[in-house]
Amino acid sequence: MSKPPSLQHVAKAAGLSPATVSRYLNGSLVLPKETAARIDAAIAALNYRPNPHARSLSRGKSDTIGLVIPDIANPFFARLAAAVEKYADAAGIALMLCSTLNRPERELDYVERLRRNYVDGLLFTTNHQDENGALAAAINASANIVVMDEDVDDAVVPKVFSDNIQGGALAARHLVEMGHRSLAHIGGPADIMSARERAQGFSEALAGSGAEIAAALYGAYTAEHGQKAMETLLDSDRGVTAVFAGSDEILYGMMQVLRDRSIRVGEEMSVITFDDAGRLELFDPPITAIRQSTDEIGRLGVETLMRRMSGDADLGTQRVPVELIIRASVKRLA
Amino acid sequence: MSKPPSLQHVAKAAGLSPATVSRYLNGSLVLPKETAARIDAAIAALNYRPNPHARSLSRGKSDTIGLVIPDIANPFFARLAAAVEKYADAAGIALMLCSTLNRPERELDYVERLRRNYVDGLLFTTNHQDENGALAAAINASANIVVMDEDVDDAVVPKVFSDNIQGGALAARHLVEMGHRSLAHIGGPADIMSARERAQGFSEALAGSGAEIAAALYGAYTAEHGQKAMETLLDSDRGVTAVFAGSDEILYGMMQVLRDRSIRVGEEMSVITFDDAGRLELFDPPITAIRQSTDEIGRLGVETLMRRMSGDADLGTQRVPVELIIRASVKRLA
DNA sequence: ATGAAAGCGCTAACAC
DNA sequence: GTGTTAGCGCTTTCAT
Repeated sequence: MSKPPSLQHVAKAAGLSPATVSRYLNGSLVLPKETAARIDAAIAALNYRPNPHARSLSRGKSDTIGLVIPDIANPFFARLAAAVEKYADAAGIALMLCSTLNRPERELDYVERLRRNYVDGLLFTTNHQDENGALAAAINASANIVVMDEDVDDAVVPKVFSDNIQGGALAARHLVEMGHRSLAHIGGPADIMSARERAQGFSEALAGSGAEIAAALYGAYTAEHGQKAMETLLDSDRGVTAVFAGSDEILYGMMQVLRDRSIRVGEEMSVITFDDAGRLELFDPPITAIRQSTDEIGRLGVETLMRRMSGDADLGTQRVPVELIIRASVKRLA
Repeated sequence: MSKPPSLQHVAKAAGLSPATVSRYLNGSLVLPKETAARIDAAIAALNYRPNPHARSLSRGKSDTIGLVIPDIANPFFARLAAAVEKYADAAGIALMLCSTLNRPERELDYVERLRRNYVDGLLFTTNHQDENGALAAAINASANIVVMDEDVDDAVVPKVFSDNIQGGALAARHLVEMGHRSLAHIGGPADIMSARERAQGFSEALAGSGAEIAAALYGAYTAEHGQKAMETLLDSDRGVTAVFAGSDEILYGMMQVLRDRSIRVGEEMSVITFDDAGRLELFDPPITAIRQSTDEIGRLGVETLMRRMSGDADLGTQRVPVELIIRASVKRLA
C-alpha cells in the first residue's frame, strides 16, 4: 500500500523528464519509437495511472459535465439521462448526476457548483416555474449551461426542447381524424412552457375542424392531478369522447379512475398522451401517444454544451420533433 | 473575465494567511468573531469560491463516488440510482454516473477509473455473469468497492443484496395460499445469483405444500425472454394456473402474450412478479409482486461504502428484506 | 526532441 | 490563534 507512482517516477524510470512523458501521454508530441517504447515499458512496469485531480487542477478543467434533473426515478428523465450519458461518454466526458427533486435551493446549489468549477458545464432540466427569477439569474451568471426539456424564463443560454406545439397539434389532428368532436385536455402546470405549448398546439390545430375542447384542466405533471382532473371531468358529464393527457404521469392518474369506474379505454373513452416514456404498449389497450425523443434531446444537449464550452456562440433554442405513435386507445368513431 | 479569486486573495484581503482561512473554511478551527467576520467579508467581496480540484489534489480524495449500473433507463436501476444519490448527497458526497450497458469492457473500465482516483469509491452493479473472472480480479485489486444487487462471484468485497430466497418463498407461499397447485417459474439467467436464489426460495417453500412446479424456464431478465417463455408454456399446456416471473421485465413480456391470446390475468392465469419497480398497480388487473426495496439497498450501499472508505472491516454480505405486495393478479382458487 | 522550472489552488505538518 | 513552508501530480511556457 505504498503511494502510487506519479509521472515523475515514470519519467525517471524511462530516463526522461516529466514534461516529455506528459506530452507523450497527451499526444502533443510524436516520439521516436524507441523513446515511446521506453515510456510505455515504464508505465507498465510501475502500473502507473495519471491522477485526474492533478490534471484538472493544472488544466483548469475536468472533462466532466453535470446533469441536473428533477428526479432520476421518473422514466422520462431516466431515459434522458441514459441518452446524455451515452453521448457524453462517447465524447470522453464523465457525467455527474444531480437530482433536485424540484427543490429550488438544490437547483441553485448545483448551478453554484458549476461556478466553482466542479464541472466544466451543466445540462439543466427543471420541472417548475422559476418563481422569483433567482434561477434565471444564477444561470445567466454562469457560463456553459444549456437548458433542456423545460424552459427557464429569462435564462439566456442555449436551449433544447421538444416541439411541444407540434405534439399538441399531432394529438389534436389524430383525434379529429378518428372522428372525435368533443375533447378534453388534462395538462401540466399552466405556467410552464411545455404545458402551455402542448395546450396551444392542441387548440390551434382544432381551429376549423369542427371539434372543440369541452374542458381544459391544468395542474401538475403528476398522476395525482391526472386522477383528480379525470374525476372532475367525468363527474361533470360533458359528453367528452377523448382526452389528451399532458404527460405519462397524468395519464397514469387518469387510467386509475377509468379502471375504477369500469370505463373501457379505447371504447367508452379515448385517450392519447404525451411523452411515451413508460411502457404504454403494455396497457390494455395499448396507449396512443406523442413520443418525445429523449435520445435526440440528450444528443443535442450534449453537443450544444460542448460547442458552448469550446466557445461557440449561443445557438439559441433548438426544437426536437416529436412523433405520433398510434396504438389502440383512440376509438374510431362512426 | 479575469481569473477567479483564490484562497490567497481572500487571505490577503482579510489580512491573514491562506492556511488560517483554509482551516476556518474547513471548520478545523474556531476563530474569534471579529476575524471570522473579516474572512466572510473578504469572501463575499471577492465572490470567492474554492476550487475543488485543488482541494482534491491536496487531500488525495474528491468526496465523489461512482455508481456503475447496467442501464439507468431500466426502472429498477433508476430507482436504485435515485436512492443512492439521495443518501450520498445527504452525506455530502457527489455521484458520478456510469452506465455499462452490460458490456464487460466498460465495467472493467470503470473499476479502472476508480483505481485512478477518479472517485473515492464505487458502488458496483452488474447484470450478468463474470465469464472469465476478469471482473472479480479487477474488483479485488481495488479498494473501496461495494457490490450491490447482483453478485460478482469471487469478488471479496462488501455486498448488499435483496433477500431473493425470502422473495421466492413469499411468492410460493402466496400462490399456495391462494389455492394454486400447478405452478410455473419464468426466471432470469440460471447462472447468476439473483435468479438462482429466487428460484431456490420458490421451490424450497413449495416442499410439502402439495403444489408443484410444472415448468421452470430460465433465460434473461428481459421482456423478450418473458414472452418466449410464456408462449412455450402456453403451447405445451401443462395445466399451470399461476406463474412467478423473475423480474418486472420478464413480466412485461408475459403480459404481452397473455393479452395477445386474450387470456385474462387474474382469472384464467394468475401471475406474480419480482421487483415491483414499474407501475404495476396500473395494470389491469394490478399485478401482485415481491417488492425489492431499492431505497434500502441504496442506503445500505452508500453507508457500507462510506464505512469501507473510512477503514472499517469488510462487512460481508448484507441482505435487504423484500415484501409481498398483494394486488389482484392472483386468483383465489376454490 | 527534450528538459528546467514555474505554477494550478489548496491542505497539512510544524512552528511560534 | 495564526503563519511558514512544503508539497499534492500534472501541464506548460521557455529554453536548448
